[in-house]
Amino acid sequence: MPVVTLPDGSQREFDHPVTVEQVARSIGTGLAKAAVVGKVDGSLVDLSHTIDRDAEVAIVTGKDQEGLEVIRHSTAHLMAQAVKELFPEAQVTIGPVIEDGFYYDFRYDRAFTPEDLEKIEKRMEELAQEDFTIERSVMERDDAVRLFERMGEEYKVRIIQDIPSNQPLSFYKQGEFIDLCRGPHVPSTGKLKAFKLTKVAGAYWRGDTSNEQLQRIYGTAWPDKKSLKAHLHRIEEAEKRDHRKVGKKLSLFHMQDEAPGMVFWHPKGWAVYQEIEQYLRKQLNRHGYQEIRTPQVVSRTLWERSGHWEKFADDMFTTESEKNDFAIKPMNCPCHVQVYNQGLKSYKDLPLRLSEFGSCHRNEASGALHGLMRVRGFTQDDAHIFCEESQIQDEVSAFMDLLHEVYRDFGFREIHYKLSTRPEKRVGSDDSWDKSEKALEEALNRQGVDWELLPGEGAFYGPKIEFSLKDCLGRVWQCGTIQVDFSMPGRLGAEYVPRDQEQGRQVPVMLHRAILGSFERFIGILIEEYEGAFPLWLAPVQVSVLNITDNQADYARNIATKLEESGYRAHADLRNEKIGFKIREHTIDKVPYLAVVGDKEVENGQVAVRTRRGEDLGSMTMEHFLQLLDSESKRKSRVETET
RNA sequence: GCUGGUGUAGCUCAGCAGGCAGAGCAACUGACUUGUAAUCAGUAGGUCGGGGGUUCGAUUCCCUCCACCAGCUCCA
Repeated sequence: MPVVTLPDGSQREFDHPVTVEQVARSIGTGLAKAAVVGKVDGSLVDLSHTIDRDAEVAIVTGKDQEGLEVIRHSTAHLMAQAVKELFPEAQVTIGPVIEDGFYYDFRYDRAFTPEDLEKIEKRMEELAQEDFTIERSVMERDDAVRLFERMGEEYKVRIIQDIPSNQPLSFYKQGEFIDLCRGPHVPSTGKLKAFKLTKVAGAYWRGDTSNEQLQRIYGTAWPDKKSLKAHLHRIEEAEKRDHRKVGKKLSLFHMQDEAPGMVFWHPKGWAVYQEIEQYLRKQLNRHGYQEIRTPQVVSRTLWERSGHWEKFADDMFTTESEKNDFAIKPMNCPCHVQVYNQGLKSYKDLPLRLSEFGSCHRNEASGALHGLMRVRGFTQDDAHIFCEESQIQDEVSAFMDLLHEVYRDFGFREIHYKLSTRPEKRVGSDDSWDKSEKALEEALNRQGVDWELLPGEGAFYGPKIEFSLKDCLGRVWQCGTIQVDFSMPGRLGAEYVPRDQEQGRQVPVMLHRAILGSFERFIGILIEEYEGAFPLWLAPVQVSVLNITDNQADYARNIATKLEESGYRAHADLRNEKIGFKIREHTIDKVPYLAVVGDKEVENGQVAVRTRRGEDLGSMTMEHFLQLLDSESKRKSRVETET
């Protein structure tokens, strides 16, 4: 006789085994209606799951994250059912839940068109209306293989064969459609009320380019129509922040056919770029880095020695001169080792931190290019730290402190941390890998941040930490990184004299590190983060001075000059236009401050200040205005949390 | 690179079952000298992404190349 304990601690006793659904009904019909699945002793189960002994039970609805994911998963099945009905030749493969939705991969002899998606979505709505019961069953492996072979579902057969034989196989059936699935699922298709198919694209079977390409249909699903609408609206709003759109509107940069993946920076975009570069240069110098500059075009022989030629030859731009091959540098590290190699180094020189705003070119696959986020020509805020193995830990920690300081100045709060460890193909001893992986892990833990482990994803020469930021649509882009490298210094002949001379010359460890990653990508992220409304310290034009009539032209010019002399990017708009017109234009241009001057201001020696947010700060003296600007620009973009 | 989509004026976008290419904004000219998000009037602007083909005739149909967009793969 099961006693059911609910999340609030209350208990219900039943005199016979009950299903989760019956438990929900015993609590209330509203809850039973909203129920999606149940949670019994911590694991998610179908509502039809029978409870025959004491258990902790929670009813999960679409409002819970877990319930929402079940809805999305069930919607993926609904889509597969619709596809199989409309296109019986299509084969089903996998259909997982992803952030905000789901996808399902199909094998079909022709591409699905946008019109097909409409048809599929319509059929899904009909199938949901029919409210098919979704039934779970368990099958023996061999029976399952036979069943799916008979249905011609080759991919499902392969999937089943890859599941360890000791695991039970569960299946879900709705109408004529049956799919291998761990579950759980909503009890019937009628529970699926709000979904939309969003896009179709190719995707390789098992993510491997040497396999055939399947067709992936993406969709989103929500507990109700209102949430779906809100989600679609959010996306629409987010798309307005797209750095490619904003960059064009504000004339920050452009790109064109003749130079795919390369940026033409306009005066305004370059002003932002320069502000960032100069800010970073100051930070690096303060933290013990020495800036250098190395060549763009470097002989193939160096890339062969560094190991890059073998691995990345196709991805480098090459050129030739007097029968010698050269590569336009895809990275700065081999050149930095050359600088290190000049003059004999001692342990007293370590750690040696060499930084460079290094311009690099990589011939990225055409399909990978994406505005400023993924380009072929970019500049890294690169630096290499040469140190002894015992110094790795401290250097990594110091780097992370610096990185956090910089990210805070740009106002970033949400950083994704990933630790990538040794891949199968690698160089260096297991002992070194142990030590450096440990050092990175320890540094992450010292910072007290959540991080994700990516086993086997490290570079061939060492483990790495990646620091990623999100764009307006939630796509995650790697910006900062720190990588331990115990291969390249040795390959390129770097060495130092240790304290204990008996040991002979030693090879230093090299740490590759970047905070922004590439200026291009980072600025792309910034544009989307601020929606083009750069904080005062970064804004391309910080103050626009607007005169009301020609009478105040000289005064306005003087104000602009004064601002420039105080270190601000100011511009006087003296056009013969109505003040409302000028305010509108400069507000749309997202200029932080507008200084309006009419006869009154000239008379009192003041400026009337208005912000781009439409606040009227009233008339004030220049001294006052400059004070206001100074305190705001000094604050940068930091979000003050502690008071 | 792969799958699908897109490419028309400086920008945003109409149009075309094949028959001289359109709007709004911007630009230019003139008038207006203006007080916190658009003053009025006029003028000019396009090898319809490049190349090839079908056709009496192609921006429209077909082929091909390029670029961009979404996703996949890749990312030293």
